[in-house]
Amino acid sequence: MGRAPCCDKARVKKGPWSPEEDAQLKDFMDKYGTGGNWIALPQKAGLNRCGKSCRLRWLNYLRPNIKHGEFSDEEDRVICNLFSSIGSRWSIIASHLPGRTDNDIKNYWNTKLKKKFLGLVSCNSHLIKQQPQQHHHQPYLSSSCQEVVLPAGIIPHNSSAISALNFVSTSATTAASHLHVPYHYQSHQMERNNFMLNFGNSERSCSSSGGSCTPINYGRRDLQFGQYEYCDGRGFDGDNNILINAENYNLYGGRLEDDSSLLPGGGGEFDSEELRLDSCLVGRCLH
DNA sequence: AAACTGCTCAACCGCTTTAGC
DNA sequence: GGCTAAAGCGGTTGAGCAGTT
Repeated sequence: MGRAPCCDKARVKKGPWSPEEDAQLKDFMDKYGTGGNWIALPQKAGLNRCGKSCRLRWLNYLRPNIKHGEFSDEEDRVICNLFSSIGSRWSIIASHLPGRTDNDIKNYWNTKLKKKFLGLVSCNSHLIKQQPQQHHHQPYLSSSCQEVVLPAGIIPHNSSAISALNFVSTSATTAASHLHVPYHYQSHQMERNNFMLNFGNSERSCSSSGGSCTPINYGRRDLQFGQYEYCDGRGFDGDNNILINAENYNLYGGRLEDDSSLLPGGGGEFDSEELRLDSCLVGRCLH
């Protein structure tokens, strides 16, 4: 037995909304709101439409403060940041962009933004293969690498994000002052997706509530974490790895599971502490 | 001018989640 | 805890438009 339809589809109007229908719905919503029931709304409002259709029309087009038109660079950056960290959770992404709807963002990503950033990756791909051998205690910075930066310096953590982005590049290295990336989640995802990570010159910075800034140096532990554990000893030499350099972003909370030795001071939880990474490398083995 | 192609985006479909009982 | 209906959500579709041949 199939699912009961939400309305009598044969009797309700489908397709584009007319200005009269828009006015009718808007007028009703202004006066009464949804009344907690979208299914019953069309009848009350005198609309020959499915309740779901009314809801969609209201949310995506008629409700107040909807922003239409071009997306700004800042909005682009936010979308890429979030997509690379949470994937196609459009409603969540939309919640970070006031006035934008999930539908808008989804369409924008699928038609424009994805191509834009994938194009950048392909343009910069030659840079990726030119990373010189470097001493592993140092951050892997180079002038050429400056152009190959994951949006906001965060790590794709699901397959859809990775396949779609495949390391999108942007010149925005200073963005992402407040990323919320659970530490333990990163490490697990990297293992699953064969990512590498190296933190260099990390330090703990002021928490959002204020307080002193205590530097932390991860030293060799970074190497275990990034290179040897997850990349089979290949190193960041450009042979098989994409290197991505991100600067000045913050991680909040989380903890490293299963290997507390990686933590400065022997382990434990970061909880609400804010970690500031002065430089960070993220890469992916291509084999 | 007509046919074709590619792009955009509003709207739909159907699955999942949530809320109420 | 189980059931049901509604709401939420993300993938997909297709009409309309612009640009190209």
